[in-house]
Amino acid sequence: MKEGITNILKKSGLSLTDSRRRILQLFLESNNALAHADIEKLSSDQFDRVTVYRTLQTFVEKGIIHTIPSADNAVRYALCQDECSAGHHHDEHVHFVCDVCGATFCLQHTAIPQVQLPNGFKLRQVDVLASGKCNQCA
Amino acid sequence: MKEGITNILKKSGLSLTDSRRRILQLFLESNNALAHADIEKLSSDQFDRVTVYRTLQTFVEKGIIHTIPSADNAVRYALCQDECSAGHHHDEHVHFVCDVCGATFCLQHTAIPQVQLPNGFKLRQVDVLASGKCNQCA
DNA sequence: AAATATTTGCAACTCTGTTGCAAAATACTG
DNA sequence: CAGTATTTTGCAACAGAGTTGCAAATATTT
Repeated sequence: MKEGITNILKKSGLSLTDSRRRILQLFLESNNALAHADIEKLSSDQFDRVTVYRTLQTFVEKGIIHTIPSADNAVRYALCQDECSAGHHHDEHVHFVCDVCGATFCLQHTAIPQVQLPNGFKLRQVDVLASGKCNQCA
Repeated sequence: MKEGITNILKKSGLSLTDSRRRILQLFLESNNALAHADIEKLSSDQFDRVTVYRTLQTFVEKGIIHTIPSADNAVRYALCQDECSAGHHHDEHVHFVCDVCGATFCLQHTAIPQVQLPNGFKLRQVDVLASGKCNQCA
């Protein structure tokens, strides 16, 4: 796992720092999306708020993680798939938010449905945000 | 139009106040979604920030407007369709955000596609968030 | 190992949204 | 339509999220 972390950071041309290693590790260990607050808690306030913000920003820019649109206006982040690269995200999978526990999952194997737009509109991206109860809470 | 505004407020059991009339009017006049900041600007800071927040909250509770999930973490509001009522929203249409001008539209006549969830997940709601260029900006 | 470049932590700030409370506006009652 | 009860507003103060500038610390390069 340690190798994986270092590899990912190097591949993106990022220098290896404690905070980047730790925060990336948290994403690799977690099977659902993380919000800024989760990361601060999980790293036991080991890093400054600002550092966490900047690290997340950097990861998004480099295509390591992506933000998940949400109905409750809380930004969550999740690991990108392999096809993502700096400045080029390809995360058109379905996101699922559990109403009970709040956990957010990327449903990789759920197809994004076709969307038909009115005349004159040009489609770039479709995000699907499903909510309900997850398999733990149902 | 004045009648319409009064009617909507009365139908929802709300008392008729200047701010509610004005803010509801802004929604009726606008053909796209409005964020809190838009409303403050459009009403030329006629009302206190707090009043705008509370009015929007009230409108959402009463089923007059609904919030639109967004990728950029800015809450936007739009008028609900007739089928909505207090505590019971039915706004499962496609929302479209223009990358250029930021305008957000409710695409009423675009069907919400089916989403297939993994075993054990229970679906309650599906939001579809499309982005690209609107007919003005394309 | 020294020099250079990058990243971190701190302080201070902005922006968004919330809460308690007194004053003002609205609705209700006779 | 005047008087009372209820609701809503505006203010002040606060809490939280996110950003920026800058000096100190850490990582990378040679």
